[in-house]
Amino acid sequence: MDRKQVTIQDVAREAGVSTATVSRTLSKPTVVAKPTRQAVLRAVQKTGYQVNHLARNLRRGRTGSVIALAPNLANPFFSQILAGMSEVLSARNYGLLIADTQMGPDPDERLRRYLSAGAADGLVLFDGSLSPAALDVPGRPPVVAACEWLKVDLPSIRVDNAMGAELAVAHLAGLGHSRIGHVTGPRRNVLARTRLAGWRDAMTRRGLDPREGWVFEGDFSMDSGAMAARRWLAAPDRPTALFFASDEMAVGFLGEARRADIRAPRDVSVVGFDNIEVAAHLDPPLTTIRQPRTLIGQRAAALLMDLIEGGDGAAFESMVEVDLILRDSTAPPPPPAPAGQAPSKAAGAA
Amino acid sequence: MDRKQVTIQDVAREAGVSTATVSRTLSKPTVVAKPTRQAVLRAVQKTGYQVNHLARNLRRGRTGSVIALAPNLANPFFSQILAGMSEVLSARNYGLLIADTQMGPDPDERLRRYLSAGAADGLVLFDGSLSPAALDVPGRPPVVAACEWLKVDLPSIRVDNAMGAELAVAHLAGLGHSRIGHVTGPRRNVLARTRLAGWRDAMTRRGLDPREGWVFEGDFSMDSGAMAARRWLAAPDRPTALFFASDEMAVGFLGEARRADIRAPRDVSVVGFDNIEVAAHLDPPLTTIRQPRTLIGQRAAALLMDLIEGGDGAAFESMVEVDLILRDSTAPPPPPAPAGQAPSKAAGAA
DNA sequence: GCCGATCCTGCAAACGATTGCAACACTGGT
DNA sequence: ACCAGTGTTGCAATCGTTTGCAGGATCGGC
Repeated sequence: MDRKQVTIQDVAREAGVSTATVSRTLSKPTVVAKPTRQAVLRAVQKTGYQVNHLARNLRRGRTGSVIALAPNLANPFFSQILAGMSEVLSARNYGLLIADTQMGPDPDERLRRYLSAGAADGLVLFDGSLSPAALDVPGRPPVVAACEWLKVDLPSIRVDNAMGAELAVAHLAGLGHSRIGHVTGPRRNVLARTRLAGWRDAMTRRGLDPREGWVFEGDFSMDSGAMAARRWLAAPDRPTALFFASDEMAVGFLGEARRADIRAPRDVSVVGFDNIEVAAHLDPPLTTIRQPRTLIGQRAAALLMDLIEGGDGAAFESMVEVDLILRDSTAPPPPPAPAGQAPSKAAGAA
Repeated sequence: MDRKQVTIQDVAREAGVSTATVSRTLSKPTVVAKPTRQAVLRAVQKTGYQVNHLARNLRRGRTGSVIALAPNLANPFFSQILAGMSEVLSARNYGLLIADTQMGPDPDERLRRYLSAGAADGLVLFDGSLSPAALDVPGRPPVVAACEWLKVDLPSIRVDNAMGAELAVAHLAGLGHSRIGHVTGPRRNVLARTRLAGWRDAMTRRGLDPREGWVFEGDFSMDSGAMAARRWLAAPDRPTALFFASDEMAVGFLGEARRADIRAPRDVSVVGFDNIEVAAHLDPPLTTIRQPRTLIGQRAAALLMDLIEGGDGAAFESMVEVDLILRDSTAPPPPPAPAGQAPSKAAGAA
């Protein structure tokens, strides 16, 4: 009925104590005597009191929430990370605000706003394209970077992209492939760059040729994977195996390749990156590098919590490992075709 | 350098005016005289003042953010919806908090906490399993329901699930199928129920038999789709076409079916629901019912904004349409096999 | 019966902004 | 010269909670 808010005053009056006591009963119950405490709790029950977070936060000088800044919320890649964050945050009674950097006109300006007082107690950055300069705000809250980032040294969570590339190449080379190509992410993206560099290193380390003609540029999307398929098909001495910087691209590739009657692993071996859910349900199930996305979210959140609560940032930089999930999209390379001819449908009976 | 916050007082002192004037300059610039305004702005520049949102919000009695409550954040289905919400919210300078209902021990208790004063200015509910009773909080902020919901009548955004089922069945029936099965979502889920009911209606409307043996229970996940495939394979007079309550399940089905050398649309026609990104890149590309997820998010956010800002809830209930995306996973039914035998590999030349 | 220690509680000052009200200074019309 | 009206500014209360400080009660040891 009462449209009006029930305040701590009402509870105090009801219980016959001061507001201070009510407040203490609620936040540190041990310091108040048992009978008083019970009286207060009864009054709380009776009045249906709920603390007003705004007032509490103003007084405490914290907002009780952190912001996750992602370049594109629609990308399902983030949803699992956010779930991981949410898990550790809500266990600590923190809220999770999410924001998309690429939306307004000026991403840096937005960042600066989020950094300003009272917006949040901390930030996690997933967008590697923000300018480090925007972080220069006098009293800014702690920030952790959760993407490879070149210049700035912030507390960070990194995933071992180089090792991912190494694992993929090692697997393919172990199968007997020597012409191993790479389909990259967007050129500007740091993740993409690290994976590309990782591929190059892994190749040269084995005495294999990281030929320029074997890298196909993509942008992580399925569509770009399909495009890569068309370019791969047209390539003169096409690789017998491909390492993709994202599962999405591998999916796009497989779908498109199939239309040209190219099958994995019969005609080409493919390794993805991420282990998105659909990877296991494809035909063939996709061999891929798994990034523990939930873990990334958890780690990032935990690190931020630590920083917020005055931690010295002991785990200033933390690297999360990746691993190879073996499925059926890879196999030894097909025997070399007679001439420059692509293997055609006529392969079965003769 | 200054670790301390710059407050409105500092600006007032610097500009030689009162705090009231500074506040007004910032929030309604028109009421303050031009020279004063400029002096204040200069002072703001000089001091690097940023409003403290906590204080502002306390005074204004709003938090400036809304909560989206989803049953499972890791589900990429929500990411696009959230992106849609974020878009309209940030245009209005509102923040978006996300929370997972299924995490703590008591979802209803959590809901009640979010409803309490100062947590947020409004909520969007995506979880149909919350108990309506939990909404009974005296001064609770506006809530919009973004999932079918039986009992409660809240302002809501609904998607036309019945029509989705109708479209799917119409399409399959039009192709000549009469044994059309359905793979459901979780039994408790209202979306799932509506789609099931829609399938039944659409079948009977056409004089087709909505046979109980043709409905396979799933839970929206790919795994459950794969399970459905196994059950479908074992069924005595299996349907020649299947309508899935989610694309994920269709994907799982297709992947598993393929292992038994069953292909769509040659051996079975399948229609999904959602139009997730991968649907277009499958082999075959999946015919499906598209739900405009971004639009759902936008609508929900817009409606909530309206409610928050004292709107009368003119668009109290809004229904978003779905449509059929025609791709290649459907075709006329195969000619009936000689005896109860399933069609085998030997189908090509004879 | 006195003294310090311990425990509990209340007073009142923050936290930093917004805003109703009133004061003041003009303007222009009569 | 007066008055109503308009435009601009400052005073001070207010939002609801937390918390430093100090005072009163109680206790145990001597």
